[in-house]
Amino acid sequence: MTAGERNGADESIEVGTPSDPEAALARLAGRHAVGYRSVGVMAYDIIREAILDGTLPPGHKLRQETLAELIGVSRLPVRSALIQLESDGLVEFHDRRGAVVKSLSVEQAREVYQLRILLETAALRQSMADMTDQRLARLRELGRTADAKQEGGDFVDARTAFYAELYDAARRPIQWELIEQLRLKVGRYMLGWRLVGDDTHHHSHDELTDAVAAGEVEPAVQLLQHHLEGVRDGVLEMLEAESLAQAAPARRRRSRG
Amino acid sequence: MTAGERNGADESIEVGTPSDPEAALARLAGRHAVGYRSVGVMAYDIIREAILDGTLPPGHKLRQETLAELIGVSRLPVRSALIQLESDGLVEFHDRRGAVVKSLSVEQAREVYQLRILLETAALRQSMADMTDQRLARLRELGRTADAKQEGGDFVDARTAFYAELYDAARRPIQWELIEQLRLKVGRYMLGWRLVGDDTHHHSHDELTDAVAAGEVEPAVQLLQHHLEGVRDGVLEMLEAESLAQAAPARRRRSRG
DNA sequence: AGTCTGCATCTTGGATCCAGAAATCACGAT
DNA sequence: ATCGTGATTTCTGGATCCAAGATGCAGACT
Repeated sequence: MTAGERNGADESIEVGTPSDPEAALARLAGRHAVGYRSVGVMAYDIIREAILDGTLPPGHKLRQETLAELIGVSRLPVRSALIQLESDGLVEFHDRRGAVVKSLSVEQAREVYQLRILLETAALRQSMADMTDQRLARLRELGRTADAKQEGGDFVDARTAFYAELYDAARRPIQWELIEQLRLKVGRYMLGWRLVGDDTHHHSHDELTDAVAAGEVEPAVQLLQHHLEGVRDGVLEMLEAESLAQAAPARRRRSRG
Repeated sequence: MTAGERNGADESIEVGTPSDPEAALARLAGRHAVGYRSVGVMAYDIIREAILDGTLPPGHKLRQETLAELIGVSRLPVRSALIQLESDGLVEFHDRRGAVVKSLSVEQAREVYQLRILLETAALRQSMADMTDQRLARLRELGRTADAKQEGGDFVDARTAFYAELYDAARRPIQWELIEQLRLKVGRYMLGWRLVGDDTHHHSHDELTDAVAAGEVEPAVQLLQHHLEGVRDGVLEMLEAESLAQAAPARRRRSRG
């Protein structure tokens, strides 16, 4: 109860930074303020979401004090959250120097997609061997939702729900856990993917559902693989552009004009 | 056979201390006592090792206070360690009631080995496509060491080093990370595996190295897969025996969901 | 006599406080 | 003027303290 009351009402703490991650984070904190059993997991959810939706960009330094103030809790649950996020591979601890948002290198992204293709095509094969009408129906619904939402906060969530059903996550919890870990690593770049990707993917989930419904294993696997490769290429493009952008602006503060 | 001395019957049914896990833990704590930068990671290492070598059996209740005293630190780094271990899948938190050592079900073990076969055969294929003489030499050495050590505390470590080299872990860090996660889940049961496994595996690492050196991909993959399946069967046997032992003296005590 | 409810105790989870280390800034020397 | 060195300041990591929730037992009521 005490935790939910600080809704971060005045986010005017440090207004002035260009992207204002603090204001956005305070807004996130407000949305998550109520209905949590422990503030530790609340802090975890807030920071996690902030990283995944780009509010806290890769490389951003995560000061415990600031985060604690913005979320409205003590530094301790923030530390817990950061430790969890480190295990998730989203943040990185520097020995006595605090934590930063982990950024993904091009090689890492390539490896992630290689692994996703390996794990997800295997999951699809296994899942299709055991398909039921009920799951197909749910799949259609979820696929339609996923295809419809091409942007927004629940963009990733819709896809996650679709693939969870597609891979029959309930029957292979560990495999799904691994897949989710991998998706988490690239989730932050998925938002930008649509911007550079063309429109050929707009109905991919529906097409995939068709192949699954028809029981055609190899075509379905091919569809999935091509889809993942397409997303991968988009993410890679974005990453390369980002790394170029980071290399260029070596602006000194004291540079004379 | 130091590892398998307990007959497994009275092991960890309740909080009852079969052979004083506290004393063993204190010994572990002594070994780890010096040379750590932060006590949080020390606590993590100690508890992790205690779980993996069976000192803290599955189902064991982990009281923060006790652990803190045994390790010789405050409860806070213990909490940090437990949070990390939860992310590793080794312990499980029950909302306001503390943490317990997670136990592995037969289904979970089966899934773990299914995934290990998938990921590790893929890693082997990729690694063999890029083999060098230096790595082969290191591999021979590590394989010999692994085959030699059939017991003891560094039993698992020797194998880990061998497979890290075999899969060229340095070039595929994420894939190796996933493999390590999976190996971690079954590591606690690997110690007992040798007891039920026959002696046909005694030179498996050396044989595997031979196939790798010869550049014969499919035979090497087959060797690896068979090896993993053999270990899997041993672990499954052990798990089934253990679950039977647990089923018999059913001390029901308000089990929770 | 059995069961439900209320109280006491234990244990986790959170906050505040303290110490150690690292980065920064200022001052001095070259 | 620039670089190196030392002091200050800031921030992380740890310990102790406090509150909230859950469990278990005991007593009372049906």
